Parts: sequence; structure tokens; C-alpha cells
Amino acid sequence: MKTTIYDVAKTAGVSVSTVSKVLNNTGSIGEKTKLKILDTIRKLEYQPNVVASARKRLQTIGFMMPSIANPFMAEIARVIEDYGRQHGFSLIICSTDNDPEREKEYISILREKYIDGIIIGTGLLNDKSIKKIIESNIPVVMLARDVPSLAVDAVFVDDFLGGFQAASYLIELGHEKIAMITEDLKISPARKRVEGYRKALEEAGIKYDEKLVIQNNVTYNDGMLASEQLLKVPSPPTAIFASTEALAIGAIKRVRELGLRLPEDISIVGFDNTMFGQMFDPQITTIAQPIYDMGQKVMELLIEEINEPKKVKQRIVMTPELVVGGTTAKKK
Amino acid sequence: MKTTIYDVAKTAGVSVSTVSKVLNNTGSIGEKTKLKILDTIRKLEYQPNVVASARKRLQTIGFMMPSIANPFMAEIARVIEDYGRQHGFSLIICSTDNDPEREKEYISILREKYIDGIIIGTGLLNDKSIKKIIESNIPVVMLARDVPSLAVDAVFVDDFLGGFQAASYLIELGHEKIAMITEDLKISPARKRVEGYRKALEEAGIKYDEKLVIQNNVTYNDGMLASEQLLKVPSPPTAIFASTEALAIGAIKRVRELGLRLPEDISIVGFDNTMFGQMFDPQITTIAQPIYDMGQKVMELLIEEINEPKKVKQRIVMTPELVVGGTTAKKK
DNA sequence: ATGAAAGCGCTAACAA
DNA sequence: TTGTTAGCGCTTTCAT
Repeated sequence: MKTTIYDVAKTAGVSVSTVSKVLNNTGSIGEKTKLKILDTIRKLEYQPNVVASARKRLQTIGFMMPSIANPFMAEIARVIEDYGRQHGFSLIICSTDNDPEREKEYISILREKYIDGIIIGTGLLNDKSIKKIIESNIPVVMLARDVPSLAVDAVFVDDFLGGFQAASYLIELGHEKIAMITEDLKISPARKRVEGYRKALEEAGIKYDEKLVIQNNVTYNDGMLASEQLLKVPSPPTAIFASTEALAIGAIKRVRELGLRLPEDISIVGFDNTMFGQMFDPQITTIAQPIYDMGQKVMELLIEEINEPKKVKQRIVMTPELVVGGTTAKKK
Repeated sequence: MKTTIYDVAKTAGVSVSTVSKVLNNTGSIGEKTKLKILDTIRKLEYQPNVVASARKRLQTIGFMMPSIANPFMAEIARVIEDYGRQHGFSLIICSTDNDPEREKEYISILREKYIDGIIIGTGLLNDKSIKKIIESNIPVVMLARDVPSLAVDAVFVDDFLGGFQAASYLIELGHEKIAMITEDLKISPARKRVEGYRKALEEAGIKYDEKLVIQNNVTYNDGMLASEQLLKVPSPPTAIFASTEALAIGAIKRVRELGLRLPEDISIVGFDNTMFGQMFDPQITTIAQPIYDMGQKVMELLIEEINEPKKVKQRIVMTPELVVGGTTAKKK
């Protein structure tokens, strides 16, 4: 049988409430009593049961995202986990594959389990579900996703600027025919990145060409296919901006298979800057999200919100940064 | 205020125990009462509070590993999460960096939180801590790690065989001077891989040379340094077996920077076969761990153990498999 | 088939 | 400073 607070109380010859006070550092207790209790706790190897006290929450938060197998999410999960642990929180992972059904299921599970807060980094989640969480008074922070219509804390990079930076850099290198491979445009970050890309083109006097934007890609295999589609035409683009790292890598592989030289014949820019992109050979030129800062900030907001719910919510927009690797070069 | 079982009972005009029975499908209830209760539950949007019932556990398991940012662990976490969810379990991640202090801390946290079970995929964990968990009757399954001295369920690949396969393949290709880059040999999988590598060499009549085994490497940067150390000598090896994918990638990068051609001048074999290795260009020749099967099996064992603790424990050894990519070639 | 009531392990308000 | 006791939301005997 597991040791309970009653066992400790009995062995130490005091009442449970006294033990409880020692445990939680509340009320006032005599020095000797405290020492004696602490001692019996050690002797009995007593471990308080966090679950039992219904009013206390579980010191656990949920992290909803497309998939923990996605390097960007895994890396940010690591940051969130660390920061959380330092403040006494555990992390439950919830991979949704952007499936609304799965999202609803997870929200329901998290509510049942009396989670203290939720980080939402998943894509298609319809606003209704989010509203429900907020209404049920569970602290929420959005990660890498903006929901302008909702009063909710959020941390994300300026995706528009990221898209703008990527295209601008390619334009600077002399490229004029610049294609884009992107995820589903219903996902807000992807859409913003395309908008930024478009803006950069137009400012440079290059006409935006819908045919050069290949949509609805997710895996690196999609990146390969999209890249093939773009390149196997007369007068293909000389540069590609891929809205994720996986897509960039897929594109690169196909480029090479087609016998084109990288970066001499074609330049490629990615997004995220995870270990994947950094370890790739050559390192991928990419628009970096500040993973560490984002993870840190998102937990900071969530913990604040857990400790004392605020009326005024914050939306924190971070700046993406161009990291030049070896996948881009001046246009010949 | 959150809806409780009492609200449901009152609204439906029955007692809480009746509602409880409906909720858990226990006892016998009249068809109409059942329907009425189910109906009010829906109307009130009642969500049972899993936490409240102290005898029920939380339907949550903990996954201890070096880091969720490690692709192998992230991919296997995804499998575990999925399988767990299908059986009603949530997953808490615990990244330890193989630090014994952190491991102890996490074990304590998991116990407090009344976790139902723990998967241990972390490295240096001293046997004492594991023993403690087992003694406290928390179901445990070891992942990718063998502890011969302990009666505990475990799932892992035959690391010895993996090392043997890697070296054998390189020998088959005509290589004779084969180096190895590996993690800390105190970590059992790494040690086993070296033993297998050694065995293959010796069987082929090649003398095992300690100087060709560079130890204590973790990051891909370590892989770069080790590879440089190996290659910047007179008559360097013509093949390298790296005990993880990150090390292999580091080695590859350095090889190229040194102006050597891959795989013409030097062959490299990795371990794991994660998306990292598959997406790399060229795809890395590697010893694949059956990630999907391992994740599935580990959860299967854990759930069995949670449902009814068994006297007899199982150790399931899976077979690694050589996956030939583009980083290996016949010796010139 | 249904309900009353006793726990589960802990916290917090209130007494002493 | 310490102890008594009433909950927290739910499950589970044991009656009815």
C-alpha cells in the first residue's frame, strides 16, 4: 500500500493538517515539529499524491501540434518541456495531424484530465473549439498561429515578413522567376508567407504568377513532386521558396535527381531552421524562427495565465531571420 | 462552475450512483433511465473529472528519454502516443539528457502524479532508480535498452547484430580499414554495437584496432570532429560506421569539406533510419531500427502490465535491418 | 433497478 | 502552534 499523509501523521505523532502545512509551507509550524515531520517523510519515503486534492490541478499542460515527429515541433517541445519543468509543470503531447476530429478528441481528453493549461500549435483547429476551451476557463496560448478574431495570448513569428525576406533575398541575388511550394493555404502561417512572397515580388516589379505557387504540400515527398512539376517545363524558375524545411529538402533532392546543380542552376530557400536544415549538406538557406525564444515565451505566458488569469491578452510577434546556407547563389 | 456528476443527477432526477453506473457501464440500469441520463449529460456538456476519483489512475504514462528533440525518440514517441491514445492513455514526455539527477527528478514527479506506467528509453539511468520504480509497483517497460540483471519488460533491437551487419556490409564491399564513431560506451546499446562491429572484423580476419574507434560522441558536431581526426592521418580508413544518424551526418559533412568524395573515396554507415537519414542527400546507408514495431510493442507490453501485472516479464529483441542508401560503395 | 453513504488522499476553514 | 472536520468529484459496497 502506498504511504499516505495519514501514515506520516500517525508515525510523527501529529495531525494530518500539520503535515499538510509542512508540505505546502502554509500556516505556521514549530521548528521541531517541522523537523520531525520532514524526517518521517524521508523515512517513510512518502510521496504526496498530487491527484488526490481535487482543487489543486495536476501541474500539467497539454501541447497540441500537428506531429511530435515534425522537427520544428519536437525542438520547440523540448524548450517548452524544460521551461515547464523548472516551474513544476509536466508536458502532455497531442499530435493531431491537423485533423479536426483528433483536435476535438484531444481537447476533450485534456479537459477531463484537469490539465492546467493548453498550448495550441495545431493548424486547422476551427475557432469554435478554441472558443470552447477559452470559455471553460482553461488558460490557453496559441503558438505559431494567429487568430485575430479571438482574445487569446499568442506567440508567433511574422510570417508575412518571413515570406517577404525569402523572396527579397532571392530577388537580390538576381532571380526573377521565383516559384513557391507551400502547405495548405487554409493554414494561416502558410498563407501569410505566400502573401509576403507576393508583396516582395510586386515591389520589385515582378508579376505574381499563380502557376508558380504549388499548394497543399506537406511531406518532403510532396516537395519532390512539386519541384518536379515546376522544373519540367520550358523556361523553368531559377529559384524556389519552400514554406517548410521538409518541402525544401524534397525540392533539393529532386533538383539533383534531375541533373541540375544546386545552387548554380537553382536556388532554394526554406523556413524554420531546425536541426534538419542545419545538418543538411549543404546547410539550407532558410528563414529562421527563433525556436528557443518562442518556446520560452509561450510557457511564460501560459504560466502567468495559470497563476492569475488576465483580462488583457498579449499577442507577441517575433521577427524571423534570414540564415544564409549553401542552397542559394546569384543567378547566372 | 464546472458541471459535476451531481448536477447531472439532479437534472435527470436520479442519484449520483446511477449516473456513475451509466458512465462506467457497471451494474444494471433501466433502459429509459440510461437514455435520460445520457441525454442530460449531452445537454449539460458534462465532462467527467478523471482526477477526482482517487482510485482510478490518470490514464497517463510517462516516456523518459534523452531528448524529444532527437529524431529517433520523436518518431517513436509519435508511435507510442498514437497507440496509447487508441487505448485511452496520454503521454508525458521526460527529456533527461541522460543526466542521472534529471532522471531521479522525473521519476519522482511521475510517481507523485500517479502515472499509470513508465517507458524508460533513457541511457545512464542507474539500476537503483529503476529498481525503485519496480518496487513501487509502477508498471515499467524498457525501450531500446537492455538490463539483463533486472526482471523487467523490455523492447530493443539486437544492437550486437546491428553492429555486426554494418561492419559485415562494409567488409563485403571490400573495405579493410573500417573506423567507428560511437557514443559513450557506458550506454549499453553503443557498447553492443561496437562489440558486433569488432566481431565482424575478427571473423573476416581483420585485426580490431582500438585507435579506429572514437568514443564519447553525441552531436553531429562531434561526428565532424571525430571524422576529421580519423581522416587527417597517413593511410586513413576507407569506411566509417557511425553508431547514430547524427554522427553519420556529421562525418559526411566533414568528409566533403576535406575534399573527399562520398561514396567513392569513403563509405559511411549510420544507425536508426529516421526521417533524417532518409531525407538526407544521398540517403544514408544505415542499420534500421523498426521504429513502428518497437513503439507499438512497448505500449502493448505496458498496457498489459497496467491491466494485470504479470509475474513473468518479457524481453523482446527485434532484428535490425541494413538499408542501403547512397553513402556506401565498393572500395576502389 | 436504484439510492444512501462510506471512502479515496488531500487541503483549508475554523477551533482550540 | 496544532488539531478537527468538512468538503473536492467520483466510485463502490450494501441496502432497498
